[in-house]
Amino acid sequence: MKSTLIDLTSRLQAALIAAFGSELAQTDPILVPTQNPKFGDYQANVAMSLAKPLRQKPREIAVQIVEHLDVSGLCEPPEIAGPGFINLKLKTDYLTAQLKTMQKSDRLAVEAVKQPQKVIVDFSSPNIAKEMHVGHLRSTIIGDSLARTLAFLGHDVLRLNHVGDWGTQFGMLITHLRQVCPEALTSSEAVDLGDLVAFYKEAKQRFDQDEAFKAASREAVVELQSGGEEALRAWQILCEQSRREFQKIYDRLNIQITERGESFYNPLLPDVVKDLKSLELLETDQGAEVVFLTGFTNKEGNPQPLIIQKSNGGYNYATTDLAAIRYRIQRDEADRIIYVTDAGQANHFMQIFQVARRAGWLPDTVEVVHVPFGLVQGEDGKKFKTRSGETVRLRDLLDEAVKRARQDVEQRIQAEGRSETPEFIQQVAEKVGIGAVKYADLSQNRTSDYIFSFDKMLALQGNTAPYMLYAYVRVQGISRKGGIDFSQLGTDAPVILADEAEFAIAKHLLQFDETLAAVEQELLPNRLCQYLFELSQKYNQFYDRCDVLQAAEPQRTSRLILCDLTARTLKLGLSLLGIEVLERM
RNA sequence: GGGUCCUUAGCUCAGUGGAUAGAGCAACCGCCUUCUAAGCGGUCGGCCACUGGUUCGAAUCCAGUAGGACCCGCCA
Repeated sequence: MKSTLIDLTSRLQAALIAAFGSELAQTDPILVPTQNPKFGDYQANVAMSLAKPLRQKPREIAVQIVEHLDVSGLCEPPEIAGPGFINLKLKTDYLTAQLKTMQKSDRLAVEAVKQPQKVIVDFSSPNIAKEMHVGHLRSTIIGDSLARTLAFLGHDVLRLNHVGDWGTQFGMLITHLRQVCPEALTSSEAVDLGDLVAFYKEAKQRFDQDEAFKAASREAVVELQSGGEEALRAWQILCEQSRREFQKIYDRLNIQITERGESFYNPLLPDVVKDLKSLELLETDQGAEVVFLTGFTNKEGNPQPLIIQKSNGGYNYATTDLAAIRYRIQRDEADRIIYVTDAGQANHFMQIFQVARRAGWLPDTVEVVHVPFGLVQGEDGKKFKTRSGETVRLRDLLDEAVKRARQDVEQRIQAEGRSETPEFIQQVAEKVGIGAVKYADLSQNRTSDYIFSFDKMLALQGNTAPYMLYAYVRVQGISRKGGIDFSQLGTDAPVILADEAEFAIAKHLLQFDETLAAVEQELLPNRLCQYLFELSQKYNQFYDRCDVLQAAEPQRTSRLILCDLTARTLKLGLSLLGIEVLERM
């Protein structure tokens, strides 16, 4: 099915050429949905912008465009309003035909992209030997949602977990464990991740205070990097253990991701240094090998260096990230690489991208993009922490959300005098709780800091997961009550639009593909959230105003089709956010 | 010193160079004999931080100012 926006845009472009010649072939007709229904459904704003170059009055330009415009299959006759707006109102026949096409399609007639790309989404990326915390939440669910959306649109998506599985912290940890808990280094059963986190904190403290310990730790890093068997074995055990814990979280969040940690790039690091050197980008500064950056200056006003190799010969994350870019472009053949990390790393990525570009590793045909997100804050506006000031563990946060969701469901069931099995209650609580956490995060523009509030995300009204899940449940309620199998609704049965609420839903349903295209471009999942919220609102209005099961045929079947399309759009849209629907709640 | 981002209703936030800037929450007023009221309708609420500029048109683009968050050589 052709997207309405794309179809109308190309028709407007044709009209521009027909009216004013081929020099306007590249002119954007500036077609946007109207904000006020009295102006129709779409408006083209191009006439005003052409007034100066064409030296004509905008309204006259609009008249000429409309004279050459063929939209008779889609729209009522175009109207020119105000200074030169071209207002387009979709024909009812067009709306119903499009809806029928959606109904027959197993993907709601959303076309796959014409030029699929190899896209890498780098997200989540927790650190080994540390617990996943609220800071990993945003990267994980935003990255997952983007990956799902791009894959649905037909791209070849590789989801990579760039876990922090290498570096000085392991020297520290191994040294400490050798002294206080050697069994942790020989068996992954000996301690759990919680213990490891405690050991890590102790090790860090010693590292900062104890010179001898610091030296021993550095020794251990060297041991590890040179492939010392015992150190390597210890490292593997630590990784395995962390991995098991991470997997529990990923299972619970329903996240699929391929682990390819920093250590993966270790063998490639010497070549990064070597090649930068032969390109004469590398310079020695205060004992370290650095690339001086353009556009970044230090406090003295001199060009700022990016450290590629430390004075002790070790590498740091810039080196790893450069190696990763090369690998992803050369070996993975990525066309687009998306990094979902916090906004604080914006500088870092600009620097990495600059060096990769200057080294010729990053051609213009490849798009690298940092997708930043803001901090998670508590309701006091400060960094999100527990009452005792600790970082909030992700598993505790998810437990809490589910617990609150369960209390809510139980209360409601009691109030309504229903009787439900414990399994049902548990399932609803889990899906509502996890869905609420995800939706609350995704529904905000990711670039701003995000105030975390259980009360708001689990609220039963407003732009929340429960609201949308409820709209979906309402549709399923109709199907149960009427014994309707939506998949068996006649494909020949007509869609009839009469009530204002029916028109509103119909038009909104047809904008699903435009919304997904916007997410693909802007990488902002909150656009999809906004769309789904509006769809839910429109459905609830429809539900309020229009009887479905009691309606007379053929209106009854027509309305059932609208219900079905709404439910399928909600289900698909929510799935692209990583949120599962419920049949009852 | 340099850089990035932010500032929109009491609160939390949307907002694509276009017509009268929108939601949700909170507050207040209504609507359940009828598909789950976790819903719907209504009222109230605005110097889009400020000052300029670009433009036929600016919350949106540019510059400056103020306030805030974050990053900037051997952590990631």
